[in-house]
Amino acid sequence: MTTSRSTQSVRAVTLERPTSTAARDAIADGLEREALVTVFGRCTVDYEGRASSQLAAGDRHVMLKPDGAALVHTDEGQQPVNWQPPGCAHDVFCEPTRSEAESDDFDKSEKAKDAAEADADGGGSVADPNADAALLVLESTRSTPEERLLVRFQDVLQVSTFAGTDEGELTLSGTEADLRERILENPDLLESGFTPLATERDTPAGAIDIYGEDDAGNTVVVELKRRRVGPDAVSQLRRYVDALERDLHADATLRGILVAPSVTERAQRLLGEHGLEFVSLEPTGE
Amino acid sequence: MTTSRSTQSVRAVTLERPTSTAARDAIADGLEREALVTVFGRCTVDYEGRASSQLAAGDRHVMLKPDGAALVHTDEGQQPVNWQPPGCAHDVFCEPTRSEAESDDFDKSEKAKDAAEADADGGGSVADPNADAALLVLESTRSTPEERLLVRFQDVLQVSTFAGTDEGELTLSGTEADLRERILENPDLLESGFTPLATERDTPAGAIDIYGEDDAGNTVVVELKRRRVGPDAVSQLRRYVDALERDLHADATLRGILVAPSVTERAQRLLGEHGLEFVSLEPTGE
DNA sequence: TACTTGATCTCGAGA
DNA sequence: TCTCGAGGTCAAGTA
Repeated sequence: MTTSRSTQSVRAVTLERPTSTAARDAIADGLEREALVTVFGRCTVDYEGRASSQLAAGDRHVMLKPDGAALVHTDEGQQPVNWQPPGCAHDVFCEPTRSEAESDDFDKSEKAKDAAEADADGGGSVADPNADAALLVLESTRSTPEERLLVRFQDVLQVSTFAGTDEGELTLSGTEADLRERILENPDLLESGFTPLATERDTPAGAIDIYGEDDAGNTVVVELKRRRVGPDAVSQLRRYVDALERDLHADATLRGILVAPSVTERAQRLLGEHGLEFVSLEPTGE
Repeated sequence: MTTSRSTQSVRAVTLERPTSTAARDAIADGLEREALVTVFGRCTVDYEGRASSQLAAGDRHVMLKPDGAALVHTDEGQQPVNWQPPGCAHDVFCEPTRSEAESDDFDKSEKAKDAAEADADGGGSVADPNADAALLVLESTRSTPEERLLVRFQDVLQVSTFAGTDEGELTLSGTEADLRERILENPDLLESGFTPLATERDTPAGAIDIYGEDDAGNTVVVELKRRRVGPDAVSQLRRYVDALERDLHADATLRGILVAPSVTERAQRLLGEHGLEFVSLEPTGE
């Protein structure tokens, strides 16, 4: 096993196949320094909170971020198999293996954690004599809502800590906001004679993307979507048109226009049934 | 720089502060072996596809999965700042630095990639003589839709490849499916005398979660949500009730019931306006 | 493939 | 803090 630990200016520290206690110390150090911590190894994962889940043992990549986020990734999928949102408190400790004590639930882990912390208080960073008989455990918790993620490693292949900086800003185009700007700059794209009067106009059912009137003076409710739309977008538009009709309790004709690159067939039919219209437009022009 | 590369049975390979070409070779090897590959370093990220984005230089953690997924994580947030879904083709190559050739866009990178591949074809794994003047570049692309992610590293702190196995299955409870089962097993939870007749009953507006009748013989449309609901859920329920009314074109009373742990005030009002009902239920009992 | 909807959705803006 | 809607949403089930 080799490391490149030397000074605080080291931006990346890596341990390969560390003992549980060495892993624990390196991770604790990384969390302390507000570094990004990664652990790869065979582990089980338990979650309890908004829902609850259990995951049997397998090789996974765990990332602990300094903002409190935790991510558990398998070798498949874009989404983590388990996670915890930013704002959590990360904790790391060692607990006895099952051969010594069955620890299959949260309560047992709580006891083990208390013991580990008591030990750490007393013994400093002295290596645990039972190092090889200890499991590395990562825990991320938060309140509101009360949630807890527990990752128990049977085997740790690698621990890394990364101290980085990132001031880079992301610029994104092709969003619904771009579609809105495009129409506001050239209202004729929607329909000749259209006049936007407000964006985000509030109704009892929510905010209308663009509120305006056509060249005949009819009120127009416009709902924008950056991509092909289904029935949900039609419902949304209908809800706003409905609310505005009640709100204005006027007899003036009220038009609802859905603006998107395209519509599904079912959505098209729903639009017709409710007297709503569709205009094909993409978020960005060529 | 140290590594623990030795045999194919090594499950994790790590390079610290590698040269661009060493990083390229290790990553190419990892991709070839269908390992999970991670790279940490200072990089810029460009995306073009369903939308388009640019991200200025910063320290980030990049993960390439053997299923084709790519993730770029900063030190903040649960979500990756950039990504690519499973099914993409990953590629790695070196391109000249800007001091030699301005390479600020996709076209230039394409040329550099072609050159790099031509070089690889001819020279095998021989180290590039301009290793220090080369940037490591990761590229993930797919079609339908055409999308491309390009990560250019100015500096690579660590490259790792992980060969793991994961047959562990996730069991999750507290979902909408659990709420449905709970009601089907004990329909009185919804209301005394309720009889479920079908789940996922199709209408022209979509599928109804639970379709049934009350003890008076009225048709009941039930929409389930695992958590507190807003106006969107009310719209959804209304859409189904509406569609069923048209579908059955009957005069029989049709009831719509939204089942969720709780409801927002605005949604509550909308329910009332449309003659819909609410029943408070959680996905799991105590 | 495309469609439809759930999700421990996440995230940001606004009240 | 809660509400509300967008998202390069993702992922699963279905036709």
